[in-house]
Amino acid sequence: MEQSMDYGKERVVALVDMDCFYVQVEQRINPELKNKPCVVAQYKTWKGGGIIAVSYEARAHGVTRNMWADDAKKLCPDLQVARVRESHGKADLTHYRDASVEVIEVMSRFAVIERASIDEAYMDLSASVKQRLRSIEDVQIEPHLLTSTFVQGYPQATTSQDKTEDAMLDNDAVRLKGLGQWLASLPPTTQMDSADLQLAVGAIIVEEMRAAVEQCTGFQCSAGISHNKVLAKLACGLNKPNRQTVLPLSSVTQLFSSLPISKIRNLGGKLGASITETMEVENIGELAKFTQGQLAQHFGVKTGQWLYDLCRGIEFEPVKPRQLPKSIGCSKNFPGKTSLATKDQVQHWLEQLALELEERLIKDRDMNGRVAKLLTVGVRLAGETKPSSYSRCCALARYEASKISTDSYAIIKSLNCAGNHQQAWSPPLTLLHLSASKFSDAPTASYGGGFLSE
DNA sequence: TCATTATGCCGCT
DNA sequence: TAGCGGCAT
Ligand SMILES: Nc1ncnc2c1ncn2[C@H]1C[C@H](O)[C@@H](COP(=O)(O)OP(=O)(O)OP(=O)(O)O)O1
Ligand SMILES: [Mg+2]
Ligand SMILES: [Mg+2]
Repeated sequence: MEQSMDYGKERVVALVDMDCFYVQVEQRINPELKNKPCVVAQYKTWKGGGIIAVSYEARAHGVTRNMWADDAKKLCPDLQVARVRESHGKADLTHYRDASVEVIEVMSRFAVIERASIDEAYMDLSASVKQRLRSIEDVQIEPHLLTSTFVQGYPQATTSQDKTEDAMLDNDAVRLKGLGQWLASLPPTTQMDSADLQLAVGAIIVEEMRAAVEQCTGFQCSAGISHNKVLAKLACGLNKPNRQTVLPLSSVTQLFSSLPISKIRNLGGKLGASITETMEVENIGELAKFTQGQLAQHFGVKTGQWLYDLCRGIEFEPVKPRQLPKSIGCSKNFPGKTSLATKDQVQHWLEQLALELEERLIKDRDMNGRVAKLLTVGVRLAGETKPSSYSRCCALARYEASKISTDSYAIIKSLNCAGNHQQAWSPPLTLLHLSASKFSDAPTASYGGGFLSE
């Protein structure tokens, strides 16, 4: 019964993440790129462009994101390089945003989803699982329903001889052995409150969802299925690409005993580093030896409680029912010698950004029936290292590029220290960023210009 | 020549 | 609320 559901196992949560997403988008556009070492790079003139997505074939040669394409070619001479489209003098991510919408629309047929990034979404499958369990007639769940599923922690290798024997089998044979072991350990499907049984049914639903995504879009993906968002995200990465991983809570202790803190979502930065330094621990599981009070003392009550639960595999962040982005933005860097040092240059690039923003806002209004009310302008000044050194906002009343750009110029004008009569802009700008947010429902098409009455 | 780019969400004050 | 900073893809 629900009231006896084990603590931390109340929900079934999945995270689906597309495999080398921008590469797959380019490969669908140009099928000659399929099954080859391939990257997506933006821009060309500087060292062949910066790589932002890498096929698994290219990864095998050591090619990574953030590498310059010219450098990647040295590691992999046969590397295929697809280019991000350029519009208004800047990178244009439209193809990938559109592909993302295709994927999310398929996933939304199966569950309420949270768009977590351009290529991944969380879903809370708890209700669907319970419904599905009621309709299952077989007493046991058959492995053929879970053909791309790994179960973390299985097969349970107890002796070093077990491990040696598993190493003799091919990858899929080990997967199947583990899956079979785990399924055999589950109670009959009438035992609907079993947390692991619920994970198994969640995994069936996700198998079906991923098959539908591939059939409808041609794109492959991976997934994690567990009891919360952090575990689902972690599980998703364990058997990429084109596979999904169930992470039962009972497998967390062993997994966490050697899992670097930085592998946990939100702990990949300064907080994670400070945990390692202050508590003198490397792995997330080691945090279980501290009391809530100790963790709260060092990291604050909220973060302390989050860590206390998390190192035991427990987390409660809800899956938010949200398919659409909450902001629409565009930005461009002007590094080194290309920094913007005249008023005309600043105006020109604000116009280019405003043109892209206008196009995307109009499409968003037409597709989603909403309008943004706030315009934020951000800049970085030459010499600054932070991503944005200054930001100001103003009302966004009209979807009109010329107004967006002049308003943007007006609210950053005061940053220019050069004389009023000069053409110069100083200090030079190395980043411009425009973003629209605070969405409301769009006015309907009926006449809305009446005064005090409609 | 120095150049990791273009995004997007959330918490703190 | 505005603006900043952190963390992420
Ligand atoms: N730092 C970045 N800068 C720009 N674009 C990025 C960055 N990180 C990721 N992207 C884009 C390109 C990716 O194809 C897409 C999804 O990111 P991500 O899921 O982390 O990797 P991926 O989908 O390319 O490979 P994987 O199979 O490992 O998931 O988002
Ligand atoms: Mg991905
Ligand atoms: Mg991703």
